[in-house]
Amino acid sequence: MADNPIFTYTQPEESTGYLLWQVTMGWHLRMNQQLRPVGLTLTQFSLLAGLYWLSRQGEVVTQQRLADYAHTDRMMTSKVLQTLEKKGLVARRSNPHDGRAKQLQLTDAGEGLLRQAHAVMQQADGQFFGPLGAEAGLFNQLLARLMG
Amino acid sequence: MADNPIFTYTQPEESTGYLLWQVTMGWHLRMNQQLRPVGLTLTQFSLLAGLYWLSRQGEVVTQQRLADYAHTDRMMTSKVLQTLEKKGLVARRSNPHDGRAKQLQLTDAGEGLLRQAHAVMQQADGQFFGPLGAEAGLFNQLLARLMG
DNA sequence: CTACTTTTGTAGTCGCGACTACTAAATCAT
DNA sequence: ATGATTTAGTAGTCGCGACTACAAAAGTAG
Repeated sequence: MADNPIFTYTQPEESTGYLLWQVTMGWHLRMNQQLRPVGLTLTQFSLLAGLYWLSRQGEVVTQQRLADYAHTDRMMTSKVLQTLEKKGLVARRSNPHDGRAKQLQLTDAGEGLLRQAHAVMQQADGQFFGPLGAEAGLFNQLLARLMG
Repeated sequence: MADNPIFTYTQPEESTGYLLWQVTMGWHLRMNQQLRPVGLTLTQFSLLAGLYWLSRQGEVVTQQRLADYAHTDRMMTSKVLQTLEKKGLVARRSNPHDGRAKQLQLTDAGEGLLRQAHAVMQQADGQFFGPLGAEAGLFNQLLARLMG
């Protein structure tokens, strides 16, 4: 095999995408750990939050609409919403005007848990991105890279 | 349920972490799509690349060492390396000096595929972060947020 | 040397996240 | 109105990514 090096750089952190990935995975892990006591995953939280937002604007929210909004695919969204329904956090009625669509609604329990989760997330997010955040090292590398 | 709003902001994109997540997931998806013809996932690529880097510095690379370097956990790393071994891209000998550890080495096939994958990644990464990147919208939102 | 602790790797589970493939309902074209 | 296409949702698969729990080897303390 040839001896000329494969990479022109010497550290993976020199790739912007890789750095972005490392930082985001760290954030993702932290958020999930903080949410665990509440009994939600980050994905479940973001779908609940998306549903809340869209509902609050008066929309009739279908699974596809929510998936578009949250940038998740409809197959995954379908499964997570089934989980959330089993937990009693959302209701999935069939839409009288469209036999295909499911009409989503936050239950009172769902709204309560979302409120709880949001408080946790606010706190955790601040810690992560704040000046004293444990991930400050990688994140600051990312900042330097994006601005340089 | 109380009518006071849960969120003080009105769009999920106002959360730095969420925006970071969206952008990174977009990048992750793109990289995996580009790598598919090569027959690698992004994670497999990054472990191969990490192994290459460490080996090139003369280290005797164990799974734990590679996991630390790539910021992956050792359980996942173990499984992905078993996959890579089955594909004939890495060798996992047992270390004579440490009965617990596996000594990792890129095979010639592994180095060849890594070289191929790297070319693909360079190209894809440039497209993603370049001025004409399809994800420019979200990414530029992220930039603005991080700098503003 | 023996007992305790730490380290390395593995098996198996859960929940995404991206797929393919499918059903059924709505819409569009003629 | 009927045939073709599009759209909403579901089932099942694969590969992470984080876990728990475990086995075995190495290191450490007495």
